[in-house]
Amino acid sequence: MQPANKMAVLKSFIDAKGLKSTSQRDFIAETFFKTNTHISLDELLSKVRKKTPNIGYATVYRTMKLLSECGLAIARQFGDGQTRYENLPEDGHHDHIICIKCAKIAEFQNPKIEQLQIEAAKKLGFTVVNHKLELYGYCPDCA
Amino acid sequence: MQPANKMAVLKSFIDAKGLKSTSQRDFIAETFFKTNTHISLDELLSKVRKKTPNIGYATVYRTMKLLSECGLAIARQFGDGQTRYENLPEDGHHDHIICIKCAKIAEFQNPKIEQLQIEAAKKLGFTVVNHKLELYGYCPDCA
DNA sequence: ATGAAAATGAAAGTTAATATCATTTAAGGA
DNA sequence: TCCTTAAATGATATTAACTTTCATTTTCAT
Repeated sequence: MQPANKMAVLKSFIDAKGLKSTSQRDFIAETFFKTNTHISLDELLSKVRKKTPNIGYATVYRTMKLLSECGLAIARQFGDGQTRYENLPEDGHHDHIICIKCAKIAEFQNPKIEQLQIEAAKKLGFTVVNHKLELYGYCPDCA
Repeated sequence: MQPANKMAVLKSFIDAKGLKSTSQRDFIAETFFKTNTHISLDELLSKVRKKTPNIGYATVYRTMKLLSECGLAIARQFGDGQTRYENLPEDGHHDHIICIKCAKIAEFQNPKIEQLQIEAAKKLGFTVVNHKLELYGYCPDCA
């Protein structure tokens, strides 16, 4: 999904819930929608403060909570003690492979794996609505 | 792997590192090796304290850190703010499927998925040494 | 314009993880 | 067996990230 469309989705969500629009929140969301990394609150805060130095941590926190609630961000824990927020990719779902030496994160897509997941779940009587797949290993530089 | 074998692995690891054996650590490890849930430090502490009331949180913490280091425990974050430790199953690796309504966790194994993971990583130049796969959906009771 | 409700930013509170430190204990060597 | 020394323990303090509170400001429907 394009950043502009995400803003539209956010707007509808805000309207539907009877919330109010603010310039701070809009700017935080816009900034987040432009990232393609797994960003932490602190990182997003400093990005945002480059243009708007007086924005508070709590506002970024609350904005990301809101984006998570309406599905525009995904909160993830990769194992360091921080929550990182993933921006929905423009081209659909992807999984992660994380270097256990340098912490580099690469992404990949594999429809066949997803198909097998659905089948494995079906055998247990489950219906899959979402998943997380993380591979841990060595990147080309650290191998 | 059987609990007894795990104790043996731990013993060798301790010897190899020049550490010392203690009754507290042994008892914590034994207790952990008997669980088949994803246990938090607090939960493990209270289990341990039923028989040995004067064991400290820090000792449980340090023991689980040690077990994680030597591969006998796997630290996981399912999204609540707590680290949970997974005991290696006796019959090899498994993945999880979690009900998003009742939080029930089922486990499954699928070698084909694992094979595809290795191939996907290879394409990016990565070597896989471990992975986490979690499916989220509805269990038979909640569907 | 006005007033109710929501948002903001600063600061305080919470929670889980980690480090510190005085004391105890394990284990190899005299 | 008795030292010696290094590691382990348990209590406590510290840290780091997250979450809440509260006084003030802003939005928006009327």
